[in-house]
Amino acid sequence: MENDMTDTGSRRRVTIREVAERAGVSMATASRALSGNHPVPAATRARVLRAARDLDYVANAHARALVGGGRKMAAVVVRQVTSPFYAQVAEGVEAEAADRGWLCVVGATGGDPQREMEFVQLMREEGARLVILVGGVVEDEAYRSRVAHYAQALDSSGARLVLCGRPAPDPDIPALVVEFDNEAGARAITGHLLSAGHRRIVFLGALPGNTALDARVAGYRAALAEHGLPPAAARVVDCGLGRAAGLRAMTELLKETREFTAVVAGDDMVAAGALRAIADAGLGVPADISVVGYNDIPLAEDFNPPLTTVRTPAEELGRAAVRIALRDPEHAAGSRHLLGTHIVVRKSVAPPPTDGGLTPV
Amino acid sequence: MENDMTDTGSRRRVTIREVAERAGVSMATASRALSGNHPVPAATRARVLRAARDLDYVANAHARALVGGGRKMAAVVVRQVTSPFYAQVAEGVEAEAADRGWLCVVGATGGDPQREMEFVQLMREEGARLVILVGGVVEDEAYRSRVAHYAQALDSSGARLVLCGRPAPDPDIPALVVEFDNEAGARAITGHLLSAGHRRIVFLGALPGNTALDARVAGYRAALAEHGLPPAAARVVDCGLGRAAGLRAMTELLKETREFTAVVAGDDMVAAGALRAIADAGLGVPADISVVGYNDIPLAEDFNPPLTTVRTPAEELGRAAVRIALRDPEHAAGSRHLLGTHIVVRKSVAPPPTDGGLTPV
DNA sequence: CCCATGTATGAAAGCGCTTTAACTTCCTCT
DNA sequence: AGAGGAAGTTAAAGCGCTTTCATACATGGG
Repeated sequence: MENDMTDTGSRRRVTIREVAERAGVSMATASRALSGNHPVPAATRARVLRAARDLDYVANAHARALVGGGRKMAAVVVRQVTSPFYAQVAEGVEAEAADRGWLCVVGATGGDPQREMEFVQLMREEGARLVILVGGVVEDEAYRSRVAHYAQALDSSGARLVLCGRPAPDPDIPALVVEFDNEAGARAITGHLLSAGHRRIVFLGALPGNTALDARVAGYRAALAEHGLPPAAARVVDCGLGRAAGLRAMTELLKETREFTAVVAGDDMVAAGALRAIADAGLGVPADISVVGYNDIPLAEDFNPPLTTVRTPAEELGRAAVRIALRDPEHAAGSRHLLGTHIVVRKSVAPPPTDGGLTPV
Repeated sequence: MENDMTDTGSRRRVTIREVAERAGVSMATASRALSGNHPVPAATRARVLRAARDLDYVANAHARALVGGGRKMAAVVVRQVTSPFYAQVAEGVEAEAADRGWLCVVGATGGDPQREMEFVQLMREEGARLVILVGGVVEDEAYRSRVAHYAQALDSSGARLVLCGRPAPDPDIPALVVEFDNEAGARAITGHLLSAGHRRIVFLGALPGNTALDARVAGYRAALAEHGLPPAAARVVDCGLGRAAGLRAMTELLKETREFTAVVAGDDMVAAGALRAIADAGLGVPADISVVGYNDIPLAEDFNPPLTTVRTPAEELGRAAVRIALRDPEHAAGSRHLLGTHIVVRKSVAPPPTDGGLTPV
């Protein structure tokens, strides 16, 4: 090589023109050999590839995207990356994207619509072809107009919009919805508790307006009804999600009443908080109170006791979002896909205490 | 607007030329008003901004990057996004990047060097200016040459390389190392056990060659020595990381011997597995065996019992990586930064059983 | 033997943007 | 009053690449 002992820190990138020159061909031929967009005789191709390797040529993705009018890039937007559930979804998206040679960027909003909008805007600038918004929301007017805006904006940039676990405000909107069947999942896990003999079951961690949670609450109520309980038997605590919320709400609930023998948590993190609150109150799980969660995060089996919960294959959700959106683009837009879930039985459920409960009515 | 009722799905993006025309200025002026790279009178600026808004103009990041010769983008590469520790680091990087208006892309390698190389290559093409490789490795010849290659390649693309929790094979290599002081952390947590009276402590989850784990093992041995124990008192189980590994190794260890009263786990996930194995063996923590972890993942306090562990502020590690690399680029390259850690005391440590241990010698 | 066909290659246009260099006003200073 | 600037603006160059269009040369059927 000619620059053996010369300045190594040369900042200028090698361009395709230099590769072409070294290979003794035109830029056009070099481009074709390198990108494979057009057949090139094996001998020529080899010469070009050789030159590229010698020069440590690195294609400029921007130039490519600029002329190519886009690029293979997907974006996944979550509340926070450190939430186990979101992390799994993101991993699924990343994996499925990587499988097709796509780049995947993840954005964290911290639940702030402002940052969500900024990120979507950024993705438009970056030319992402797939934007996946993950996580339940409260479906208010602001949300509806936000999503309508995204859908229109992304569509006009030629990008596809996927909503995971959140609703499309309008069936005409060109967004694909992929989510778990929350109602069925909650119905099943509540049924599990009912089958064990529980009759006083509280739902901890509702978030009125949040469609995902609302569906779970609906499933919970449906299960109660199926087992012949009156609507009044339902007890729903609107404390929202997260370990801290579960801890606080459960602590308060226990102070207020003990007329229940089981709790259905809005998700596993709420269950984690509830478990701690119950232990702090000197009660045992499942001896005194049975607890079930939702999502089956990786550490759910390390809770105390191991948590019976609903497994929502989060990584599969991420993969499905990409797969469906890319499979049949035209047909997919505007459709809704429901993914199934199933119960994972561990140690946090037992029949209610035989003495009739903590504080018999 | 003129295209009120017309075809909405127009795929062509609005360009700066159209904005300029509508605002009645040249492209140059429009560009300056939009990007703010050059002062423009307020009145003109307002006119351009107005036009851009009316047209729903979205800048093309590729064109920008192409002419600008790069872009504000950082990449963070981890083994898997779903590991709580890596997720936190990634979140830190994302947050710090977002604070400066940088884009952050995350890549998952699954621990495969091949994929790591592909990803680094991809980042070169994408023009990332900062590549952060996270996570301990075994420092073999392959690793050394890989990193040397990255460093050289990225440097020649004008990008900075940061190694988090893994070594720079050669002090001359233009890579910045940012990591926790593993030795000190392990020494402290082992000291905690020793102070509680334990003398037979096993280290579970070593991974010979992995520099991060090796440092922890070294810290563990150092603590033992400090308390006057002979080198032979050390017992290190090389089972690697992860919950499954911890579960399996602990199960086997318990079958083989019970001549220990405490275990230092390689990380919290190993601790999780160990906890389960001990419970499965009918033993109590901390009554029979004390257990400590490493990293203080968010759910460590929900373990059974809540885990005493070493807090390694993972998000701060991510933030620090970005901050240091960007703060003083020239000076930073080639330097090494150690972040401090501290013990978080919970419920998984007690004095050793007074009956002299499980199986007194 | 010549034209249609196919294959290999190259010159040049142009993707959307930023920036340089040049030009025009309009002041201000001497 | 005219030189010297400052301020505002623009035309045009060019970032690195892909692709169209054109060209050049073989090949083979009529």
